[in-house]
Amino acid sequence: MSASRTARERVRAELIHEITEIARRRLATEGATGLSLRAVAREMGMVSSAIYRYFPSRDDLLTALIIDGYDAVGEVVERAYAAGDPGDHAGRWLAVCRAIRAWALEHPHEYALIYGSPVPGYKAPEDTVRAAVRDTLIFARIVTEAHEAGVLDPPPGLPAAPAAIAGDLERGRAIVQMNVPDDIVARALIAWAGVYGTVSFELFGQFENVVTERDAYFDHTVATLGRLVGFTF
Amino acid sequence: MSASRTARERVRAELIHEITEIARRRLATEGATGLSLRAVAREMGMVSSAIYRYFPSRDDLLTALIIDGYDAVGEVVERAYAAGDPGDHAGRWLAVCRAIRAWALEHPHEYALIYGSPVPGYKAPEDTVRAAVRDTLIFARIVTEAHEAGVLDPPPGLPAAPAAIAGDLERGRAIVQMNVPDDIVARALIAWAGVYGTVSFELFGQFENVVTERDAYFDHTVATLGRLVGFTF
DNA sequence: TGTACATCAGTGAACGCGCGTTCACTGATGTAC
DNA sequence: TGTACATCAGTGAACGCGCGTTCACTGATGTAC
Repeated sequence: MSASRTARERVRAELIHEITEIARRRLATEGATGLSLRAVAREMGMVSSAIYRYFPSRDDLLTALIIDGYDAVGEVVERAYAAGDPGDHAGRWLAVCRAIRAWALEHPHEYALIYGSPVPGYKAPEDTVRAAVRDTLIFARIVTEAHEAGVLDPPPGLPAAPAAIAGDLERGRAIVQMNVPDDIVARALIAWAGVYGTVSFELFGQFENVVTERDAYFDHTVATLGRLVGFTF
Repeated sequence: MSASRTARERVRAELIHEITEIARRRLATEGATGLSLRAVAREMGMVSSAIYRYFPSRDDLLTALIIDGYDAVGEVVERAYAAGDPGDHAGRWLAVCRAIRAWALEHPHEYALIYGSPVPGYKAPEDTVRAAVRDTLIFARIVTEAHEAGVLDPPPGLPAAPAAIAGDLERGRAIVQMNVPDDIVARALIAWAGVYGTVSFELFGQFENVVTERDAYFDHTVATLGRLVGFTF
């Protein structure tokens, strides 16, 4: 009977969910390298070998966590986008950046897992790369919409994108459907890396003894980088 | 006799150096979390407990590596600065950024150790913070010299630094002796984080399937961020 | 509806491994008279 | 210069720990006739 089959499958899905949930929580205290199947099993009240019914290896559990992490960022970003005023492109840019930072501050280890140094010995499969694009799509959409509305107005005197990276820009444009000129694609990429770089610096301790007014500083960074792309605040 | 005392001390210093050297090499293959005193001892041809004559614990060895890492970046940056034309401030800015990236690409795990996600369970002592300022000092000097030469010419229409971060900027200015206006201090900070953010993105895999012309892309990023500060290329 | 069989979840023991750290010890090197 | 003592470097065994993964197994749940 298919109803009963889904009954078992439902339990299975729930347990998988519970395992990743516990693993995520342990991540927060132990970090990615300290994540152990045995510890997760213990917390589940299972014997360690039982975990292997759900994840064939530790790396597969890590992969699940990474994909979940990207999805969580993607969701947060999509929500921030959706909550914004469609006409206020700069406002959306700011809101999305703030959303990323807020999520990162709430989930530092998950953030570190996906944007920090790679876990030694772990090789990320292709699935994780695909999941990584969700937030970037929103970034691209905001820029594209602002461009199409004709309100992008970057300051004069910024360097033009060099010919060498034209191919990269073209490919990037295709992946995230960003229908704006080369210079803007390049600067969006620069701003994007700058935003994540700033979040990482804050999270990984580089602002210790340097920046204390973190909210204000972050907003200022986002505004400045946003100007590069052409948003006006 | 003091000569013989220094003889023993010299051997000691050499061994400490050899230990950190081996540890650094193991870092490159195992990552920071995989660094083990026993493995280092094995490679030294020593029994594992002998290491404790030189480093009281694993964390102390890590600390030594972190300080060495910051020093290595500092040295590379100082060299790039010294090699530049004193009148060509933008050129020095570019050279210094390139030097950081080159070092990072050559020593990815050491870079990750100091600029990546924190090592779980390891608490960085104050010494490491002090060592971290060396490269920043050079950044500050380049900006200050350009400002004093009167050649900083940032594009118009960039946001002014908000009042909230004035205190941070003042303190930062004092630490790195950066005698330039608030707006420029703030933008130097933003550019600085952007440069490291870009290097981290490249190293930690975020540019996979996105940016392939990495040299050209990096130069373009550095030029664009440099324009924020007021360098002209 | 009832029975025979197949699938699946979870158990418990085991393999083989590496780790950080402590401790009592042996020799060698350095110091003081 | 020679001897008695103190300091130091390195040894080897041990403690107690946790890890990933495999495997033969017991029951329970689901499927087919």
